[in-house]
Amino acid sequence: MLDPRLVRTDLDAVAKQLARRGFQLDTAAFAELEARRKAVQSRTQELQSERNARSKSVGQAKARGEDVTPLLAEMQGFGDELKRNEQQLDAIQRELEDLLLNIPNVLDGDVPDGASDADNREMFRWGEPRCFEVPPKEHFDLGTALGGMDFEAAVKITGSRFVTLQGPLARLQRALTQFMLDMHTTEHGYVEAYVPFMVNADSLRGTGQLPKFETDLFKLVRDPPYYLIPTAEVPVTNLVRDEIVEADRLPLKWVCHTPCFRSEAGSYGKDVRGMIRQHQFEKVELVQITRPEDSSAAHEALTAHAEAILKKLDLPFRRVVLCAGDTGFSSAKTYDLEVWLPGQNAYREISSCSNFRDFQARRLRARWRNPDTGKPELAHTLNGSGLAVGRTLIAVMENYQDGEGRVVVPDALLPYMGGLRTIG
RNA sequence: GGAGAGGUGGCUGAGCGGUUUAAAGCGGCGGUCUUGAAAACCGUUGAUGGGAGACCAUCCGGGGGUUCGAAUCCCUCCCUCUCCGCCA
Repeated sequence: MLDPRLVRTDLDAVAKQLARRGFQLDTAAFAELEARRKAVQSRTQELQSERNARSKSVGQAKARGEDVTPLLAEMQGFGDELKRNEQQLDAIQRELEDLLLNIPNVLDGDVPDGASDADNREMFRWGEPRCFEVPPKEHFDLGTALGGMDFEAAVKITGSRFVTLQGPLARLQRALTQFMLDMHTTEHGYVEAYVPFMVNADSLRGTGQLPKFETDLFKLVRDPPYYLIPTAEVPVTNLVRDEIVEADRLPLKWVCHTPCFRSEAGSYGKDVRGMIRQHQFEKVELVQITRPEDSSAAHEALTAHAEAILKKLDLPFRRVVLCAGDTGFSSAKTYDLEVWLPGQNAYREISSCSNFRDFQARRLRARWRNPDTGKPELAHTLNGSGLAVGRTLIAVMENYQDGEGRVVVPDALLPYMGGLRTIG
């Protein structure tokens, strides 16, 4: 959520900022609603003040043993007007809140203009894509031929956009997970977290998935509803919801491995084959909570932590900065890491690292105590995939295929594979 | 699932219809003392919203109600703890 005070006082400038993303802020409607809020709020508070004063004098008169019936008679009908105003104010504030919750974050100044992913700007490439003597296969062809990667079984068990893994490929996915967790905890200073895979609506509102993106989520039939997490970002970032963190504890750095569940509504026909786009996938997530002045540096560091995994696995990748139109709702600036997939002959997203500034923190009421002022102030939140494990599995399979249908285990994963050097 | 006890400021915890505008302690901040620090002592210290400001309003788990007036009474939901039962 944006700072309501900022939106109020600098409406046109905010609208101009948001237009970069293609978001149309109805400034006239907002200004009108805000004017009504102000009028009704002043009137309501006036009435409340009067009620408090009169009630107090009733109490005092009673204490002196005086007859209070004339005082009470004077207040006939007073409560009705107050109640009307309070209800009106409540409705207006709800409307304002609804409006504010649906406004995306303002972008950092260095986010490039652009409308879609076609306008994202490549910053650099790392690693040389291998030359293959025979055309490299896609992971699903490799996996089904090797055995152990079975999409049909998943369709039978559940439906489309799921997969089953068995044997060495299942182990390879676990090895990748362990490797990532070990790197981030021992070399990058993250604390490992285990969290619920179902969350309540408040948590999703806090990180920005609700109210706008409910159709992307799996909702459980229950009252009140729970939702399957679309990313560990939700439960982990919500660790600081309604908290005031002491300054000396910052930055908070968590790494967390969870399954992620996404309905993929609206992605019909996209990446229908293979493991690229599934309803359920494994991800290792990095989350940081920082002081406001530290978040830009933390964003660079966190992205480098995700890149370190790709480098250790010797997987070619590139970093792109998302353009204005492609940056997510809650994010002020996002880097995507795209890994080279020889089978697709393309770079594909494997990590997304975002700085949310105080946008999530305001929704979460996630604060820290600033020692300079002694006051609680909004913290900054960041997160990034470190990495999407399912897609890393794909990348390893495609980049490490030997041309004869086998997959060589990357050196970095050997300690996790129980001596297995080749799959197939 | 059964029985009981509770949810109050950063934390502990008192208050159970009207001098509570939420006591007290801890912690934090400032000061005295000290070469420095600790201890001791003195002072100070909740959050959110509105207002240029003096100030005003709201907040005692969430929502609703009773009342001139609710942290306090009523309804409802959520959560925590203790005992019993069941269970990976």
